Amino acid sequence: MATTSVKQLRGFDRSLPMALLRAREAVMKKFVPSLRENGLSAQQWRVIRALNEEQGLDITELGDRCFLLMPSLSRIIRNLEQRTLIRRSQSETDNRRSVIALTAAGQKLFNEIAPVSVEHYNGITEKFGYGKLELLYELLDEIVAKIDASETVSASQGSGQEKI
Amino acid sequence: MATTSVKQLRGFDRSLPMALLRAREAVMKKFVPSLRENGLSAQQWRVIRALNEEQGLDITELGDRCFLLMPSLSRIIRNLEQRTLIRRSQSETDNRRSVIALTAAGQKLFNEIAPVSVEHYNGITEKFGYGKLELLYELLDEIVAKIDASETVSASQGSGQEKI
DNA sequence: ATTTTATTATTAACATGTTATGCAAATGAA
DNA sequence: TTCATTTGCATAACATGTTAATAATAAAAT
Repeated sequence: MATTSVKQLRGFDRSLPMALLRAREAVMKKFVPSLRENGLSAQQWRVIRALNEEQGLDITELGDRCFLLMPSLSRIIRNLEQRTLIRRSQSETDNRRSVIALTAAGQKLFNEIAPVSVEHYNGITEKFGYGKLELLYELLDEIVAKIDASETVSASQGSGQEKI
Repeated sequence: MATTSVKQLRGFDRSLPMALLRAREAVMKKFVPSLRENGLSAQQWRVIRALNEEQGLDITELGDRCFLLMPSLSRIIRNLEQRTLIRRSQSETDNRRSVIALTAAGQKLFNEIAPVSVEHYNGITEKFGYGKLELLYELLDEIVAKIDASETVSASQGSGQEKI
C-alpha cells in the first residue's frame, strides 16, 4: 500500500489539494442540482445565505464571509439585483460603500431552499458520523491556522511584501 | 462560541464545503504564485504532472486523473499544445481518441517546477504533522466513499434519484 | 448491411476564478 | 487646505467551471 517513495512528488491520489477538491465535489454533488432548479449557482446561494444571517452588509464584508473575490462578487451582486433577489443601497456614512439586503423575494427563496440544505447536511452527518465530521472540521481549521501562521511573519516588518 | 442551534442551517464557519474550500486555498496559496512565474495555472500544472506520471494518455483518462471536465481540459490541451509543452497524436486503434504526451520542453518545465512543489508539501507536512496529515487524507477519502456509496443504490433499480 | 446507441472530443454560452487596472471617496500627512 | 495614500468597488482580460448541444467514430442491435 504505502509504496509512496519519500521526497518524491506525490501522485494525485495523495495530493492534498486534489483530496480536498474531491471531497468538496462529493459533498456538493447532491446539492448543486437542487440549487439549479431554483436558478441559483452555489456562489449565489452563499451570498443569499450570508444575507439571511445578517442584512445590510457591504460588499467587502460579504466577500469575506462568502469567500468570494471582489470581481466575482461584483458580478453576482449585479445579477441578483437584476432579479430583485437583493437590494443595493448607498451607505450614509461612506459614499463608496454599497449596502446589500435581501428583498422579500430573496428571503422567500432562502426559506424554500434552506430546508433542503439542512436535510442534505443531516444526511452527510448521519452517513459519516458526527464525531468524525467534527474531527474533520478541527483538522481543516488547524491546517489553515498553521499555514496562515507560518506566513504571517510579522506584518510590521518589511519582510512581508517586497520582491513583488 | 458554540451557539449553533441544532437542526438549523449552519453558519459559514461550520459549512463543510466552505471549510474544504478554505483549506484548499490555504494549501495552494503559496504554490500558485510560483506556478504563475512559470506561466502555468494550477490546472495546467495538474495536466503536466499527470503526463509526467504516465505518457500517452487519452483526454478522457487525463480528465479523470486531473479531476477536470472535458470542456476545460479541451481548452487546456489546446493551450499547452500551442505552447509546445505537450504533443497530441491520433490513436491508431480508435480514430476518436487523441493521445497526449509531454514534449521535451514540457518535461523540462516539469523538472524545474517539481522540486519547488515537493518543498512546499514538505513544509506543510512539517507544520501540520505527518500523522495528522495522514488522518486528514483518511477522513477525506472516507467521506467521499460514504457519499458515493449512498448514491450508488443499485444503478439498475429506479430508486436512486427521486426525492431530492 | 443498416439502424441504433454509446463513446470521444469539441464548441457554445454563461457564471465564476484570478490578476491587473482604474476611479471615486475617504483618510492621513504636510 | 493640499497632496499622497488608502479603501471600496467596478471593469478588463483571460482561464476555468458547468451544462447543453454537436460532430465524428465506434460498437451494438436488428
